[in-house]
Amino acid sequence: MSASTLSEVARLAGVSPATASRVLNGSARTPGPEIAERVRQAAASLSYVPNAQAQGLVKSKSGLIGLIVHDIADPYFSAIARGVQAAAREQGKMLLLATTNGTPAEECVAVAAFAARRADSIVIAGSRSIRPEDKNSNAELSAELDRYCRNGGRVGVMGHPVVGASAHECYHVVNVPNEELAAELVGKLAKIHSGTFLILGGPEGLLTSDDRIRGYQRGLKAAGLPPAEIVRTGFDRAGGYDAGLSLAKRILGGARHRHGVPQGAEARPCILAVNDVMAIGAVAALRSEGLRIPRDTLIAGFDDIETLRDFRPALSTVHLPLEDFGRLAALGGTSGGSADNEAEAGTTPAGRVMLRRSTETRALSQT
Amino acid sequence: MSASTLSEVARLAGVSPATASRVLNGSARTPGPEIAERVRQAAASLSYVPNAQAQGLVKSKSGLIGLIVHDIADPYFSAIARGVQAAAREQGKMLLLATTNGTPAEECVAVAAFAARRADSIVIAGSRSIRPEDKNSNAELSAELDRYCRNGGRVGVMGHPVVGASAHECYHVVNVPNEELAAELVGKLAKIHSGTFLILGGPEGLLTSDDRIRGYQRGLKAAGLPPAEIVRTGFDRAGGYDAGLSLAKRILGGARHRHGVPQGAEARPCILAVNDVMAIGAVAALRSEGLRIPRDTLIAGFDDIETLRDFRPALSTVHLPLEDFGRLAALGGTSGGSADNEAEAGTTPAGRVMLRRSTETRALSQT
DNA sequence: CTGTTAGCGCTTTCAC
DNA sequence: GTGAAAGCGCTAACAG
Repeated sequence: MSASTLSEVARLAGVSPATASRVLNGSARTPGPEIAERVRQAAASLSYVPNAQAQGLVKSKSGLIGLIVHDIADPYFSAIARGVQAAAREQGKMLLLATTNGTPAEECVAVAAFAARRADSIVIAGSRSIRPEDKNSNAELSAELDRYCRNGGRVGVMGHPVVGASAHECYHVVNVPNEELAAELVGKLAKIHSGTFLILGGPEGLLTSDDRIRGYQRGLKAAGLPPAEIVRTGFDRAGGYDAGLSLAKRILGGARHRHGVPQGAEARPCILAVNDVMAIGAVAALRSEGLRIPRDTLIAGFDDIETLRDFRPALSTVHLPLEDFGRLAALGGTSGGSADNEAEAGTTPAGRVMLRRSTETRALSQT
Repeated sequence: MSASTLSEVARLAGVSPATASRVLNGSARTPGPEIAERVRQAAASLSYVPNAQAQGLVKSKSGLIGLIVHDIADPYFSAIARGVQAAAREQGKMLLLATTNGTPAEECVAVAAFAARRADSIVIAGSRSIRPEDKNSNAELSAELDRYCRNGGRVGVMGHPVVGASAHECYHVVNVPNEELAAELVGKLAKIHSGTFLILGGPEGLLTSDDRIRGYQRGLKAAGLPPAEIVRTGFDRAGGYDAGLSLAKRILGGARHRHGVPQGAEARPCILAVNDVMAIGAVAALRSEGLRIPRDTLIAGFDDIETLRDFRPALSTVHLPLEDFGRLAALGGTSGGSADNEAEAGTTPAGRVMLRRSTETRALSQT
């Protein structure tokens, strides 16, 4: 017992499939006022559900928008996904989701799959990577994307253009001012913190991580401070934890000549993590080694992940309107509201530095 | 410049479209060894991408699996989504995502949309609701789902059967032992806590919430304790926060005759939240009112959300293998691995009670 | 093993 | 305003 078709509905209503189509799904030609009712009744009685695949086939578009993320369970990506989903709903489209673990190779197959499904547009949320080992995959990815674009697809990218892409006109990259905001964060921190800074970064070649690191260093320079040491680790909580463990040893070691714990502002470093989850991981590790935040170490993250908002000490970070980014990437140039949105990049919602407890320098006591 | 078609490839290779189809996409008949190469080359040179819509149309299946969640940015759902995504990948399918804010009405349109797209199966992750105002929507939802099933669709549901569904054979509900685990949690808590218990619940009629509440009460009874008072609020962080605010007043008020803060085990209630995010919200509110956990109030959650793992004090909760649940719901009876998985419900991965710092009764000091 | 012939379910000129 | 016919891109019988 398969789903009923348009022709069946038409037959039941005693009209041609063409007419049935016209009333059930919009058309330029408005069908007869009372014949329409007959069709609608027939459709209802047969509980007719139009076959989107067939519709898509003839119109050669699918009403699908594809989203590519590293990991949907990562709060950073799920926030973006929410925005993309909202945009999709506004346009009456559905969301196709692909996860890639951040590897360009898997991104490539995702794009191919989306292209095969004739997705109307695709959004790439994950950070681009230019690590040498990803070179080939990146080339394939950009080739796949360019082809998709040439065939009429639109692609929205967050943060960075796709490496090696050439069909620029159909890419819409939403600008994420990582470097500027990172610099700004450090600028504010430098005013209240007199000790050293230390950067907790992701693997080299991860563009988002690199941008933020560059911003941190730039901010330091602007404040008249020397560049900070960079500790490289995984771009996730686990990476932050691992790094936190070694850092704890260093901090404790460097202060061993005192009471086993460093004291005074001079001995207390400020860790600049390139994202919130790494910062949280580091905090967990530092604590497990007996250190306290912000007493023994200051720390700041990046992203302002919502689920982490009740974390204590409250994490200093850079708030990013992730959901809006997602919406923007999905909407692309499609925005038909206000007439003049020439300065596309200009309209992107900015982030905001949030200084909170984890970088408070006055309170030397408490957790 | 549109995408190239199979016929174009065939023509370029000098073969019939049928043959081209046979080599490019699997078929029973193995095509000629060297003619195959010609086709493959032609396909490559035209950068041919098969049209999944056309394929789906003729095979009347789409390779799509639909997932319905309340909110993809909620860590509970994003964990499930990861599991469903993994299952989809294993089966070579793609994931269609719909969000509904938990309203049966929107679930209904999502199901219709999935049906229209001829999704091979659909997974409903959100809690079912039997609130009176949802009655009509529920009826429509189950009608829509039953129709989808009758047309050959499979549906996986988490936790509870869809209210009013009748085509039972094509539903696969993955059993979430909410009540049992809730009772178990309380059982363990009752052994170490001698004060009162208080339940922080969601709106009445939300099945997941109701189950957990019932479990809590059952556990209390089993421990020889009276039923706990139930505070109803929203099933999310905001709900927890609001309730926490009023609870704080009560707790402080009840102890005002002492030092402004309750002291001793007797005065300290244990809050049983029906999920982690509510518990976290409540903790935030209690803290903002100057109360400390677990010194002044014990609290436990439910779900064991990963992103909350570094929260301090560590939250006592019930660990649920959310990702596995998602996988199971998506795989349904499709599992072809081991021969005898008769006791389907029996194989579902169980949850586990996790007693942590937030319900520690010995430490009366510290945050 | 390959090519020919029908459609899958729907939309859309084009006549009526 | 309505119907007839052609075809979207692909696969699945059939023949050859």
